[in-house]
This record gives sequence, structure tokens and C-alpha cells, in this order.
Amino acid sequence: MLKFTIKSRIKHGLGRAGIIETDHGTIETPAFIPVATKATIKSLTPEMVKDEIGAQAILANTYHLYLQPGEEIIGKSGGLGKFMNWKGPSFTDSGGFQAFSLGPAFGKGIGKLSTSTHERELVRNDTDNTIQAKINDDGVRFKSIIDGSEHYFTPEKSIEIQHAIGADIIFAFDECAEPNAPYEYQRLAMERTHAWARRCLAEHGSEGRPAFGGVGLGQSIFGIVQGGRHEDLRRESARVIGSMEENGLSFDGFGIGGSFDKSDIGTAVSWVCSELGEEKPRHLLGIGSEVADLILGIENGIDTFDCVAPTRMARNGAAYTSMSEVAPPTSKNRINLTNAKFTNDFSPIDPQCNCYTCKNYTRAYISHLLRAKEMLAATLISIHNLYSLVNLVKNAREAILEGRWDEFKKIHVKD
RNA sequence: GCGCAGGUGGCAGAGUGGUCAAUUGCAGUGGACUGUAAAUCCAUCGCCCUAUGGGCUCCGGGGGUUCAAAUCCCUCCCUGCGCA
Repeated sequence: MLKFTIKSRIKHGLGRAGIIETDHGTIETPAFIPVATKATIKSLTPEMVKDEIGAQAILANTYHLYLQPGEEIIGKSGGLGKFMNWKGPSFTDSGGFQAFSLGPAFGKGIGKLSTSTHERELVRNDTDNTIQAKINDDGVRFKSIIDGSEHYFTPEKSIEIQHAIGADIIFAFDECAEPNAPYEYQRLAMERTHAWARRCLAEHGSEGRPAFGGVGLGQSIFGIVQGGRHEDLRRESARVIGSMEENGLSFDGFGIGGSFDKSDIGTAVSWVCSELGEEKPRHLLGIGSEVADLILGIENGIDTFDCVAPTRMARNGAAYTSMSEVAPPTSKNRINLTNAKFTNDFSPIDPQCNCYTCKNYTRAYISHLLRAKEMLAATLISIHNLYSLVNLVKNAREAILEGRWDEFKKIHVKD
């Protein structure tokens, strides 16, 4: 079980700076955690992520690694870190999110919500009959994105796989409902998440809280708070997950889940974090595409973030700019390097930036790589984008430690 | 020189009398991307305007047939292949 120590707090707010200790190293929080879904940070080597970007930990995905290459292979290799040559702490997401992301959206027409008989069952189906995920109280039936084969995930199964993969921090299997799902469904998903959380805790405990390799702190498990955009649900979920105990075990930290509308991030996080005890770390799942998301999260008590946006946007040609200044009124502090105006721009992506890419390459060159569809473009922009977010959060940490949060916030987010 | 095939929007390539300003792909232009089915997706892509509509120009050049032509006929130019 990890150790978490708070070093300093924001005066007015829930934010704090601390240290998470794991068997594979420490994470100075708040921290931005790059996503390595399939045991790779897309287009980057682990050395780039660690040395050039300065990331402290990475987050991989249970569902994707279960499908390919399979958790046994990762286990045999010595665990996720060994397998991918990542020399630092690691997380795995439980696969719960994939029931949401692979399932058809509520917006396209609510699936069948059957509350009949003894079992609550929700089947999300689609008009075009491409059902990728079905959820009931027991678990989730997935269709493989690789070959279409069916797979069944339960909370127990997810934990079992995550034990085999061997990340330092694993997440409970949860159900992520869309923010625009009706209240009654948000509640159902939340309650199901709670029931699943209990089963995850039991499964984690039944394995004897294994330390990968048998020694050390072992794997830690984070419970996930759901509840959508509703204050009552969020607070209830945080209280339930925060105090959950099964055979004497409780969660080692918490994830805050959901698919957030932009305006909901700050409120949802503050509701949840004000209910959770402050002694355990909190991870905001999937968030951190824009400066304001991170600043608001940190101020409201988030310790770690993960987000695919920096690497995905990089592959699509978008790069962060002006991270060290007030976000422009448009709030989109990024440029699209595929724009014609950059073909002749021989300045770096961000003149203020100290990343490898900005120190060595021009917008014009990267623009050319993008147009030529050369994969180095993804690498160079990914380095820059991740560096931007990782260091923004690092600077936020420094500001908290040095007692100048308000000042720091003021130069990054206009109120 | 003769024969055959062909010349369509930046490129490739459909269409072969009206529903064609012209399918589609690429390129171009702009946008989106938040626990990664994403090196993806969306929009736009002849010119002009009082713009969920209207006008103009357009399918190698010129001429013709027809109510109507990118589509049929004549002619010229050009390209490829074959024969001399």
C-alpha cells in the first residue's frame, strides 16, 4: 500500500502538495500522469517521457492490455513497468471507462433501461445494432475492438487482470455514465459503481494485497467516485466510497470519474474532495486538456491527473502555446500547426518553452512533417504538449509549497 | 503519314443528350479532440452576390445539330500505343 504525505496546503481551498510513495518510486503531487493505454505513450519512448518531459508516472489500461497482449504475458515479463521499460510508478485504469466509451451514447437514444424483475439491467443498444458493451449488475459484456469476440468483465475479473499486470496503483471497476444521462440513470450507475467497488475491495483483499514480486508496498487500489454533475450524488458517492470497508480493507486513494462537461469540473471536484478525508490521494480521471481544468482541479484537491488530450492532439497537429502566460480570452491556448500560416514560421512552438522540441525545432519544420505525414511530427509535438502540462502542474506544486497559490492561479486563469 | 485510344475542376479519375457546377479519392483550407476503437473525425473546396436563395463562367480550341450538349456531328490542336 502506497504512502501519501501532504507537504503543504492551499490556504483557501482544498488543494495540497504531497508525495506518493510506491515500490517503483515517488510521485510529487500534484502531478500530471501521461496515458499509456496499450503500454506505450503513443509516439514516445519511456526515456523521452521520463527524461525529456519529466513525467513521474504513467497510466495504462486494463481492457486494452487484456485484449492485447494479454495480462499473462505482461505478468511473465515482470509486470507493466518491466514490460514497457518504464522505470517509475504506474497506474492501470480498470476498464470500466471502456463500457462507456465503447457503448453507444445516451444522446443517440437511450438504450433499454430495464428495472424489471430482480436484476437491474441496462442494455445500451444502438439503432445500427453495433452494440459494443452491455452492462448489468454483475458486469459488462464487451465486444473486442480487435476481432469482435465477446469478453465478460466483472469487478473481480478487472482486479484479477490488474493484479497480473502489476501496476502500483490500480482502480476499482466502475461504470461511467454520460453527463447528459438522466438523473435516474446517474443514480443507478453510481449505486452499481458502489456495489462493484465493494467487490473490487474484496477481490483485492482476497489476493492478500500482493506486492508484485512479493515484497515492498504492493499494489494499491483506488475507489472511484461517480455521480455525474449532481451534487447530491457526488457527495453521496464520495461518502460511500470514502468510508467503504470490506474485511478490514479500505481504498488507498480515490479516483474521480465521469465524463465531464467543461463547466462541471470545478464543482464536481470540490463536492467530492470536500467529502473525502484528506489523508488519501485523489486522482481525477481523464481530465487535463486545458490549463483551467488543471488549475481548478488542483485548487479543489486533486493530486494526480491523466489525460489523453496532449498526445492525441499532438498526433492531430495541435500544440499548446503560452502555457506560462494568462490563457488568451479564447481559452484555447493552442495552435494548429497544420495551418498554412505556420509553413513559413521559423520560430519554436512556444518561445517560452524549454522542452526538447522547442529548443531544437521550428513550427515550419513540424508543419512540414505534418503535411508530409511523417511520424516524427507526432513525437515532437507530443513531447512539447506533455512537457507543457507536466510542467504546468509541477509549477503549481512549487507555488503551493511556496505559499503563492493565488498569485500562480491569477497568471494562468482569468477569473 | 495511316490506324486505334484518349484529352473533364490543383492532381488522379467517374460521367457519355436534360435530375451536372459535374460521383469519388488525393491535395488544399478551416475546425474539433479531456480515465485513447483516434497518426482520427467534421466542415469546406470554380467565381460573384442583397446568400437554407440567386447570377456568371465551365468538361482541349473553333464551329454545328437540338427546346436542351461534358455527353451527338464536323474541324483543328495535343497525348499515348501500333503500323509505316
